[in-house]
Amino acid sequence: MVRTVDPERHRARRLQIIDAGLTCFAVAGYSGTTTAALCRQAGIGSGTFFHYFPTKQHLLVAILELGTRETQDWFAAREPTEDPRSVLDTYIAHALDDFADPRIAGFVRAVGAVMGEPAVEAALALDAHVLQEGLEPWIARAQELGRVRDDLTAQRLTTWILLVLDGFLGRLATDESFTVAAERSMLEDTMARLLGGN
Amino acid sequence: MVRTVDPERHRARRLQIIDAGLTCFAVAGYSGTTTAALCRQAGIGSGTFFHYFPTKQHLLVAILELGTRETQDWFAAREPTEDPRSVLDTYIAHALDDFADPRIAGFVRAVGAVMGEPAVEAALALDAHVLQEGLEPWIARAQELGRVRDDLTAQRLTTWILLVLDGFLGRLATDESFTVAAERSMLEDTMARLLGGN
Amino acid sequence: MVRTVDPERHRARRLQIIDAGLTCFAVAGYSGTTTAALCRQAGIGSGTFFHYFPTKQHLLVAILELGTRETQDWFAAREPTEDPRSVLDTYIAHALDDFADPRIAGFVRAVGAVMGEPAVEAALALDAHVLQEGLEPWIARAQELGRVRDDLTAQRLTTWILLVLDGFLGRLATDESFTVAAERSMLEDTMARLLGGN
Amino acid sequence: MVRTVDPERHRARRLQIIDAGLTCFAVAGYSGTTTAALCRQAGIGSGTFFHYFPTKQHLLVAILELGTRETQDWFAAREPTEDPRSVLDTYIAHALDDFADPRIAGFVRAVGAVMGEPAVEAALALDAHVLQEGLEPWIARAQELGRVRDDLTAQRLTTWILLVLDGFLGRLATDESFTVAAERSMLEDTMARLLGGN
DNA sequence: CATGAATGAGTCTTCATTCAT
DNA sequence: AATGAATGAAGACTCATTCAT
Repeated sequence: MVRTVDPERHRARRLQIIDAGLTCFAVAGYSGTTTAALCRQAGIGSGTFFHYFPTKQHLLVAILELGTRETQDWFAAREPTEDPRSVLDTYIAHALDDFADPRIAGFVRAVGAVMGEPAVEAALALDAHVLQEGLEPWIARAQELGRVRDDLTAQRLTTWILLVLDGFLGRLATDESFTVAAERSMLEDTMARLLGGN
Repeated sequence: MVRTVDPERHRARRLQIIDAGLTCFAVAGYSGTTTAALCRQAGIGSGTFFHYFPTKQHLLVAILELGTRETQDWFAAREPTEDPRSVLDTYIAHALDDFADPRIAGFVRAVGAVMGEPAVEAALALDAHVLQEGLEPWIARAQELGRVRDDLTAQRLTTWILLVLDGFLGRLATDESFTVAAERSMLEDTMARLLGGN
Repeated sequence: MVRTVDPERHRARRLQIIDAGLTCFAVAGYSGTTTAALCRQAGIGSGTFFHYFPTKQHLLVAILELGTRETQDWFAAREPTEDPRSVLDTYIAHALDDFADPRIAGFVRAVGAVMGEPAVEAALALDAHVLQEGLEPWIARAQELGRVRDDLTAQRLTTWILLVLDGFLGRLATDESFTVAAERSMLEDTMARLLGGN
Repeated sequence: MVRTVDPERHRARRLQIIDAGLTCFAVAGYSGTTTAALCRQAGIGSGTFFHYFPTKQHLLVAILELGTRETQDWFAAREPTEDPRSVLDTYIAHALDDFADPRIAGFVRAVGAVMGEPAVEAALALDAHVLQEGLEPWIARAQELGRVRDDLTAQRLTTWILLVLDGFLGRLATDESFTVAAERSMLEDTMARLLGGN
């Protein structure tokens, strides 16, 4: 007569822990985040945590996977008819919106510290893959339409777009005086230069 | 009046530990590096370590400071008569040489995990400052000579150069298939686009 | 809504550790007592200790506080109608009973070694205060009744009573051949002389 | 052609270290005193220390032995013709003078922490013995002359004199408001009461 | 399902002592 | 004799994880 799970409740609890994890990892780094702090932030007992995630590392991976799924969903929602250049612009705007969450930068740094772990590495590789796979076709389309330079493969150009975006995120994380609002147009200009004629 | 301290020996030992630190931090991250591992790598006893660095964190900071000094020395060695654009190119080549040390990427990630610590933060801020201050005057000179676009302040343009360089380093750290050799020319091209006419 | 904390169990465990602390500190002194030895004596794991006391020093302080509370309770239990001289005698008998615990002497020595620490100093100061405040009113009453000399203030006389008591305890701690049984009557006589007519 | 020792210089150096030891032990306790601190205080190198004392503990013992010798010398200097009661008074005055050295109290506490060590225990036993043996004959003389009560053996009475003196010292060490100047006469009075007629 | 007390392996760091110079 | 760099054993404390309730 044991009521095993109310799946709704379970998912909510899980998201609540994931959110606490994002906050804690961002603030204190991976190993700086104790499971105790995690539970305090999530408002649960220490035992409950391990009902949901067998390991602290599993929580980190779950956070990454959530992000990956969101990226996946975002690209899945694109219509084939959309203008490729505008998809790129929209994606950048979307990414900048994410960057606005003050926890993102800290979380990215936190992940860096555990990048060596196979499970984390795999999750990151998948995330990078999804991103690359999501963006690349649109770049290729744009090249076909002559809207973007074609002296590089679409793959390599995508890599460089993401490279600049990552540099932007890194700067954001490091430099207080560097803000999304102030630098958004410079990012757009730099992207244009990067994509511009060969 | 026995002179027991051999400053030469002391400095050598110190560098030996710093080198071990760079290796260990790069491979295992900051908190993944135990002082025991550090001592093993440096070939010293566990107590000796603390003769040279009062804390594991102090070692990390010392490594950063060494890098900062090298940057400082590099810019101090520039002649006022040098061509500003060529100084920039040379600096990028110099930075790429540093990036070629396979430990750099891992070390950068390791630092990320401890960025919150005041001492580390200060060392990083100083390093960023030295770099910015070293590069900016040459960018300004280049602007005066009309060799570089002048729709941005020299400071902001320098920031963006470093942003791209950091993105490059980050990619290097993350993506196995992304190599200095293969991407050097693309970096030069991107820099040229970034600096190019307004 | 499972009630997992059993406060009774918690208190018992705590007392069990306090008792182990008294034993270990008495035998081996403060710094001679390792937390490992403490846990062994208390029959708990090394981590459990730190569930109850954040620091070895906190355990020491807790022991002192327990003693202070006992003193407090003892004086709180006196009836206002009691004969002041007999209260004094009873207190001395009570103190001698405590001194009979063979661990007390060793513990007192152990405390001496850490007296410099602020937290310990504070606990000792409080203990001394409670003792002085507990005893002094009875001395004052006795003076009023002419049962005790009144050429000193009650406070100063109380101090000297405690001084002799401390000397007695110290001797007990130092001199094997000095026993409570053999010297009890001499203590009573000395106290009588100290309190006797001006 | 090696000049092995200038005995004078050696003794001076030794005393210099002993004095540093007294200071350090008093301030920081035994285990709180590092050999490094000892050497700093004495103004010598860390190696030099171990030229003079094979062990930190040996230094402590040496300090105790120095005190014992002084006591010995003091009693050896008494003339057989002196008035026994006055010898006692003079000794108390002498002891109070020693107590005036602010380091004494701290040092006494420091010794308490290592009392368990055989070598220390032996030195303390010897010190107590010398004191007892020095004082007891004079008490016995005074008893013979009817100047002091004789319902106790001279030995036991001596013990109690020292007990009160130790209590006095302990109070001095603990209670800021308790000073030699203010309490000297009360000590004399208490001693008189202790020694007074049976 | 939820809890938090219990665990113990593992960490950084201290410090008395040795020894080459 | 004097020095101080080097040593490594030992200690206090942390924290992810388990499990009885």
